[in-house]
Amino acid sequence: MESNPAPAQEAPRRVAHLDMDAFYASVELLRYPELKGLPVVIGAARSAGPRQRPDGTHEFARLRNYAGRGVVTTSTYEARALGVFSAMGMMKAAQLAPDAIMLPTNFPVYREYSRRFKQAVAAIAPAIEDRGIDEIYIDLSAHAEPSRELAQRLKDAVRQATGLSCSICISPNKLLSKIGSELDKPDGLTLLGMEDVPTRIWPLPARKVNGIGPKAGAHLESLGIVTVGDLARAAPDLLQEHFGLSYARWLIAVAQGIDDRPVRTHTEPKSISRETTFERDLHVRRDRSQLSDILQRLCEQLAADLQRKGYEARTIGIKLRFEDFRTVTRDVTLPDAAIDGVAILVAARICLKRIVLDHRIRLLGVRAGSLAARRDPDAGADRGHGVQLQLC
DNA sequence: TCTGGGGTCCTAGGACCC
DNA sequence: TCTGGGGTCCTAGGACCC
Repeated sequence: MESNPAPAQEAPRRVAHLDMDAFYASVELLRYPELKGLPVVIGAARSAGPRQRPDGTHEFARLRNYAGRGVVTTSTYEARALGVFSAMGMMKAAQLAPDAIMLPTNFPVYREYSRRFKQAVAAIAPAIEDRGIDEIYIDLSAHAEPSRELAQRLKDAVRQATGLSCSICISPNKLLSKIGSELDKPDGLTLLGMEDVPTRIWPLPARKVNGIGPKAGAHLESLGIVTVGDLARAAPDLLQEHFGLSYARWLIAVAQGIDDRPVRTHTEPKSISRETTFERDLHVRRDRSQLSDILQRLCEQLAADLQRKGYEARTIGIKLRFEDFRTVTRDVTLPDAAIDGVAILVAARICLKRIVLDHRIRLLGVRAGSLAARRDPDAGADRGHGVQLQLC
């Protein structure tokens, strides 16, 4: 296998990645400034928000009092210093930082701040790719302003609109900007060019590359490839042998900082889903009525999501996770698109019948795929981009 | 100390049609 | 009677990301 040819001689692009710093936690600090400087953990707590005392101050729950199956969604930098990071089980976090303040997630508020920061950026640079609630790519190729001034202006606008800091990197592509926005966090401003790849990217762990996850990272490490520089020096044949042709080609390009993906300003959703993990594992027969109720509720929620977003679904699927964490999915494609909760429930039951239920169940989910815009004219009022969503 | 919820993309096999 | 490819759709699982 040959290495990639030299990059095409086109006008260099300018792409920014903008990432809000510890987003959910920072929003909570705006609401509860008395928590500034303390370890705070935001988690999927099912109860236990702060209680207001008669004198107006708040009483916060401590992590040591947590019991449940939630994971850490975000933590403040003080909590991270104690070893508490995103996706860690809350019970484990409680071991590490029992005195940390615990707050439940409050997505409506985060979505509102998300809308505000994206709108502030859009007023300066409208070519935005949404990458979730707290980060975006921005295509700045059409702008004339020098990168440092432009980046600073974007950061100032975000702070003005939200009171929050963000980290931003401007580089020739999404790959480098995504890596670069982390290099100077929090409140970072990083500029990278292709000439910086050997000095600034090669020393980093390969895992820092968006798209090299836990599995590929461990596999690379087993081959003695730890840093991006190791990857750049690796034999193409070795990579192809272990990862297949297409992933190997991608790894080789990535190690050189090459990435041609465009900034996508408009995308249509491919699927919409709802799932829930139970507080305790449910028995298929003994907890039958409870399971049935949950399935019906998930189908109704999914139907409402479809209605609100203006889609109909021709594929309905279910997802089931057993007590041993084994996950199975089944889906069915319907002759006519499903639009209401009853149709979704009927399809979900067809899927469910095809699974052997011989263990307790910890999670149940329902998914709608093969989406198409709904034909009835009164549906789908808010389809499209979140920037237009109304406040709270 | 068992591991959330919402997504995207890729792979691979089988059905089915030409 | 046996043996083709190519293309598309459907399904299941898994890696990865926020």
